[in-house]
Amino acid sequence: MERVSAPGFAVSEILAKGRESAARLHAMLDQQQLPEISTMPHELQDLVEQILHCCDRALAALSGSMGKKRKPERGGPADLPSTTRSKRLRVSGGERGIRVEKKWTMEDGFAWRKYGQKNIHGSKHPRLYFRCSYNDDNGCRARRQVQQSEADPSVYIITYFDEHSCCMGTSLVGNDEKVEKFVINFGSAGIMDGELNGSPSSTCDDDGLVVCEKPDLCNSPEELQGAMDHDEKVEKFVINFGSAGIMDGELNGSPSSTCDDDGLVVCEKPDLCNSPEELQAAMDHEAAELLEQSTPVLEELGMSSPWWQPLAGGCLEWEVGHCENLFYIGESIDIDSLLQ
DNA sequence: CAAATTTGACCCCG
DNA sequence: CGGGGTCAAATTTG
Repeated sequence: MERVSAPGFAVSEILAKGRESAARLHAMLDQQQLPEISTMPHELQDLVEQILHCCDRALAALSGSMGKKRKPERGGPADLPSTTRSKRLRVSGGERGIRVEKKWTMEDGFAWRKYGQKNIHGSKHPRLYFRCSYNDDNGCRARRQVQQSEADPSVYIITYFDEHSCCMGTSLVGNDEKVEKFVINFGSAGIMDGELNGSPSSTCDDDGLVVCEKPDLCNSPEELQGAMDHDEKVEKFVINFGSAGIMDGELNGSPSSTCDDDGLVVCEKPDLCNSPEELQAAMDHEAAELLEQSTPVLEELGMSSPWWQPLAGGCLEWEVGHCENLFYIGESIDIDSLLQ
């Protein structure tokens, strides 16, 4: 990883703040928390989407220009002439992706490059094909397909294939739709390099999750508050419920929430794998529980976040802010340390 | 002018 | 053979 220049850092901070505010507004609109403007929620939603999109793009562009540069040409020496296209790679029919439904937006914080569009038999809306923008640089094989829902055109059905190897975000995809592990972490948004908010480190853990740790904020609410007050670098936290992809056989035991060596709160959910409905119900319950437990402490700290609620939807969607597995919240906290 | 998107063609697979 | 995924030239965008 390359270091970020000070001006770049400052700009990214400002952008991240703007984005964060937009995400909050977005969430409030989603939950109709602003009744006085509910007469034109769609226009407002669109505006917020645009703001978020602009921030995403700016951040992606910034992080790209600071650490990476796109290659203009694809393929290189290995690029095949058109006569040898028969050797082109093709997705095997059995490949499975993770399906996520998002309302109003197909944005997920990652930088995607569209490479195709296809009208699908029996579907009103075309299917859009995207690959990671860093495919060229890092050989990142992450892809996604986006299609508007037939039933509700405001819903985008996004199917993810392959994991990001570019470390530009958290792992959302795996080879199985089951989700057995959630990680709550402190760190920068997945769309940014770890260094962008002064995070001491940015690493990929065993599950391929990008972990931007803030272990020094896990010790106590006072310490956390102090850091928030005095460390201007800490302007954004993310609670990340990224799917870790199915791992080998550790699907027993009860749900637990622990702080690991890195100060991450790891909540394992081995018993939520039976069905999307079951998962959703359990996630809702978990969210409500966490919210209930943390609200008094949050209020005490002046950090209450009333928009922090789970949404109904697909098995992976538990949205607060913008991305389906990235929860953009102004002031996230370590639940365990607060409850101590 | 470089990067991103569009879109028709190509190719694989069921 | 047709549907769907990908390629890559052409076009658009910034």
